[in-house]
Amino acid sequence: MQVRTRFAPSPTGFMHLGGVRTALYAYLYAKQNNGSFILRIEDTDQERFVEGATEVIYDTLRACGLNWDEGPDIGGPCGPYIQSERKSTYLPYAEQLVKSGHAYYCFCSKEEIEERRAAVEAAGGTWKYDKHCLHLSPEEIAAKKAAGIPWTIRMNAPTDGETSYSDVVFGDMTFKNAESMDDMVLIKQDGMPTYNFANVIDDHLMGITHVMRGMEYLSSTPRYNYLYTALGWEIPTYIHLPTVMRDATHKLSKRDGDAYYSDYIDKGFLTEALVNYLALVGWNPGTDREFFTLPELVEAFDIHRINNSPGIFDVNKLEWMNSQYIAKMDPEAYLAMATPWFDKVLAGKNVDYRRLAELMQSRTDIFSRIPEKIAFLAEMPDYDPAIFFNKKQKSDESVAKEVLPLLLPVLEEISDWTEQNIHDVVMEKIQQWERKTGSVLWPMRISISGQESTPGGAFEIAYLLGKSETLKRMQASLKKLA
RNA sequence: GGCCCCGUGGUCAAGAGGCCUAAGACAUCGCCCUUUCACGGCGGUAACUCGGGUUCGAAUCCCGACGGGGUCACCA
Repeated sequence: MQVRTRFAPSPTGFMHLGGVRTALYAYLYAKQNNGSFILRIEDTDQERFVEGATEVIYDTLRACGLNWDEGPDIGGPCGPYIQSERKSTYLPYAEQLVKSGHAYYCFCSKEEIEERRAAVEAAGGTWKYDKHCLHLSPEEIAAKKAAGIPWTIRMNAPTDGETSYSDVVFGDMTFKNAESMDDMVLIKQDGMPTYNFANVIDDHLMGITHVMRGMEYLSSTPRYNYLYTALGWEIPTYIHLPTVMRDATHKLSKRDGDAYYSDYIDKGFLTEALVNYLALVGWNPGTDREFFTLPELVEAFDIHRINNSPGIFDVNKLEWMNSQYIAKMDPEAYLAMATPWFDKVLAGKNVDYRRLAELMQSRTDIFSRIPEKIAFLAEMPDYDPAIFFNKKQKSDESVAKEVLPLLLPVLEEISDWTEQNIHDVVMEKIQQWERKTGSVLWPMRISISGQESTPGGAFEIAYLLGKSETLKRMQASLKKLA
């Protein structure tokens, strides 16, 4: 059997990480079975249309490498792949269900339903559509339609019996029909199908064999099965995925700025790291291996190893993984990606970006943290002289007061301001002075950086700063000590 | 509230009745390397939600409690 999976997002304008993971898994499963991965846009809610939203979906999926074999922009044998463009395909199936008694026309207005619902709830009951229009005669239906009364088509849900199905990750599921099904609307007043209906029709028409979606659909699956069966169609294999959480009690949310793919890319996470990490929330290869490229994931992925308990998206670990990916980047690629971040604080400062990049690559976890780490290169921070003290390096303020005046003329002498020269000259002097390396280098670095930790040692920082700035800062620090 | 799902360290997780004195990774702590930091190396702290069963034996099976999540739309 040819495996066909799909990713069917609704165009809201953003790609939720949970969605990216669902798409990832659907893609991986299709690819490892030489099957097809289909993209379908579910935009049956016309009120929610967002300009440019489908482009966000395309861009995100492509950036992640999740290329689809059939979709709105590239077509395919089952098109169109945008539900609003398929509007006319749904009604005939709904009518077929009406004929077979699995559905019926409903002329109740929203207000009427609301009234009855309120009455039932006031009496302490639980509301469910009361099949008010179920027994309308063909003549009554025709008359109401002719009178222009808006209508919907509702599913005639069974009121007894149970429905069972087997889910790949959650196992055998059984629901009592009376409890889990209701006469949901199939065709809305505006003529559009509801999500539930369109989903079933399209999944069948597009030959989807494996349905991957969030576990929130676990309890509504019986309705889908009822529809499949009523239409005489084969029910697909279900693979419900555990929720991706922010913490134990919250999902990733828009409000906290941690839900969307773009939130992370904007912060300077690498797509490869994000995809790699995301694959591991809810699935693991059964070995200790954690690093995978997309093709490697295709190889290693196994739907039977998908977890059934919700997983917390640990940004901490993502940052670590991101730093690992950054460390392994091609230096040129790193320089290119880091440059805009360097520019944020160093634009026009004439700093050797290439050298800076070498120094920063192993110290970058996410790109957005670069500016704060190199801001001192742009401007000398106002620091507390107490940081001249370092027990292990045998340094303190008085040591600095001795060392800095010694260093100044030595540095002044250096005409060719290269890192190597600065290193050689200073190290030679340290030997002559018979001082401990740290007791000279610690004060030197502090005096020109104003902070205890810097991306690079005294020589690297001095080089990056340039001769005149280095000397200027050192003199200012000396003054500060006096 | 009804129904459904889930429950191994702070987090991701291995684990499918004896191999568990419970892996590994992130985080955290300490040590080493080192002109700081980072990288890297080594080591430490830290978990089977609780209560009943079943069994010679349970993290693994059953029941219950508790906790968390989901779902009950002409939204998807």
